[in-house]
Amino acid sequence: MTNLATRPPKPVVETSSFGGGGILGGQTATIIASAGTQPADDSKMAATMCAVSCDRACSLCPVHNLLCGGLGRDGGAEMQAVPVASSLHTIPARRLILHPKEWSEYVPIVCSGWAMSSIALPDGRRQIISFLLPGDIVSIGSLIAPLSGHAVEAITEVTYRKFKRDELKEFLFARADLLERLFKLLNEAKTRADQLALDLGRRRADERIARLILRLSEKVARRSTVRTQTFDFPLRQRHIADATGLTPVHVSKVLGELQRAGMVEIGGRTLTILNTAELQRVADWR
Amino acid sequence: MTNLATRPPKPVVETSSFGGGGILGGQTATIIASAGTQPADDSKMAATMCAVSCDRACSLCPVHNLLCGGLGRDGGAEMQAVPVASSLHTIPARRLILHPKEWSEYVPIVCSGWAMSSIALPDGRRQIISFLLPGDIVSIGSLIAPLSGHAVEAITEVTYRKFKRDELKEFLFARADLLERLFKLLNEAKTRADQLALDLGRRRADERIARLILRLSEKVARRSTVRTQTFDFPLRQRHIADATGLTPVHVSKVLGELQRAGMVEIGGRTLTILNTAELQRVADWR
DNA sequence: CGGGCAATTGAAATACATCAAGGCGTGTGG
DNA sequence: CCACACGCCTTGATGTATTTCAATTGCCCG
Repeated sequence: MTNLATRPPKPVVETSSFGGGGILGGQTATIIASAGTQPADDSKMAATMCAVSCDRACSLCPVHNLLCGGLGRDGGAEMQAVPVASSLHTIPARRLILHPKEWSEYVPIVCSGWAMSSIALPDGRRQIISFLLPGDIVSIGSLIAPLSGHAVEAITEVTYRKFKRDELKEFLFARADLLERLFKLLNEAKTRADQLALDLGRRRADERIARLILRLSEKVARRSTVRTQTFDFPLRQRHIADATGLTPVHVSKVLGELQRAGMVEIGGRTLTILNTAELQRVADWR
Repeated sequence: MTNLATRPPKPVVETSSFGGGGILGGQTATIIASAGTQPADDSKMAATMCAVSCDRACSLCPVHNLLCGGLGRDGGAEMQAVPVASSLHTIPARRLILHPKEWSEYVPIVCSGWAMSSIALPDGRRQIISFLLPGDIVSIGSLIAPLSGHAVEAITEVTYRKFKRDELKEFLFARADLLERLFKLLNEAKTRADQLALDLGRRRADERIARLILRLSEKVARRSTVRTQTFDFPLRQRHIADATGLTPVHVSKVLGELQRAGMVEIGGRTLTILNTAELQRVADWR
């Protein structure tokens, strides 16, 4: 039987600016965002690891497409620096990136690590709306409405970049094509939310869990150049439960079945899809 | 025991242009949309009843705010005609307004009646994402992405106005303030979808049903000048089931309890909230 | 070494689904 | 105009998926 009980790697916290006050303070480096000249120039950057994976992710990052590679991108790697100030932050696992009640004037974008966006009820029940991976904007709508009651929490250690809402907004609203892309992004988020509602309302536990695994698998694959059946999987079963509307106990049982049936294997902090076809069948995929 | 078994009024179909081909054909009146000069000038209009309720709804219609009352609205009733051609359609209950596979070049807006927007699985299971009342845009995102797999179906007889996507889009993208309002609308839709996910994933049947009733009550109230505890309620229990992720049978049982407990009464095609406080308590409201 | 979180497992409880039968209102066709 | 079929709602009996409760283990961390 595989072991699900290993914890994520110990986060090596370097700087954390949240919790010490919402306003841009503490040891954070304020820089001008510029698109990396494609992967592979790891060193040179002042920041640590996070910057590296941020760079890697940049080429797939929606913000990269939206901001960095926005206009003059026909020829190839020609990119523009974005005239929007941003600051880089690092936060340990399990800490809040965005408080549900906080009226932040910043729009955070994940650079490395996993985070989640959820809505909670006063009595503790909660629903995870989406998992955030490098390149994901924390609530696209937060550009307009400062907050929608979502709590955004780090799952692993997370580095993220905070853009000032007003500046970013001004920049975006000045360019019609970027604006349309932004609109499209928001619309995709809405579509995913609708699909989530369908899953939660009309699918059984095994379907929901299998679908979550497949969705995450695709999401991870989209950000890496190589397509592999094994990928980083830092979620606790509690996260799966909150994402699928189930109980941790039940998640454990269903996940156990999936593993015993030889479809997936979860070990340490990775997940391997062993039998894609079967898993897709269970998931009623597409 | 109250009677739930009465049917909605027999629809008097006048013109229906869907089903006879997606392209603007049949007996439809193409006109230029202009805002009514506030309620109470019922006659004069060439069209039938539908136009009347459309006029009434106009002052609350998001499109009205978005398009008609868009720019010069400070003084009061001063409004502009919208330079976007549209055509008025009437469709009987239970018919599709938008096919999930259809790549329509029109954006429909409900003028009178109730409709619903849902996603369906091949095996018949389906989830209603939202109910559409007069003034509602059928999928705001449809301005950008032609379709998101939603089926839009008339619940009662419905009249709606079809705007040509390209023209409407061009008009909207030319005005930054309208665009922002549109953005806000889409964001609100996303927020509602998230809330729906929370409800479906984390609330029990009675909560879900009570919440649906309260939400609909507010939605109806928002479009009428007088606030009353009794309102038009053309939904079959099957709709409630598909909106709450339950079975019609179970909806019947829970609804029966709510009625026996004296919280609501459903008779004919109306719903009355008898005990708001209790209903809100069951619904875990706000 | 002790405490706490995560996962597993089994037994019992419960919320909801499924199945089946009956009533009622409405539309339809003879 | 009646008979009948059909859709909708109700109700009870039964089945099942999922939750709740509880006990146990392993692991990480202080």
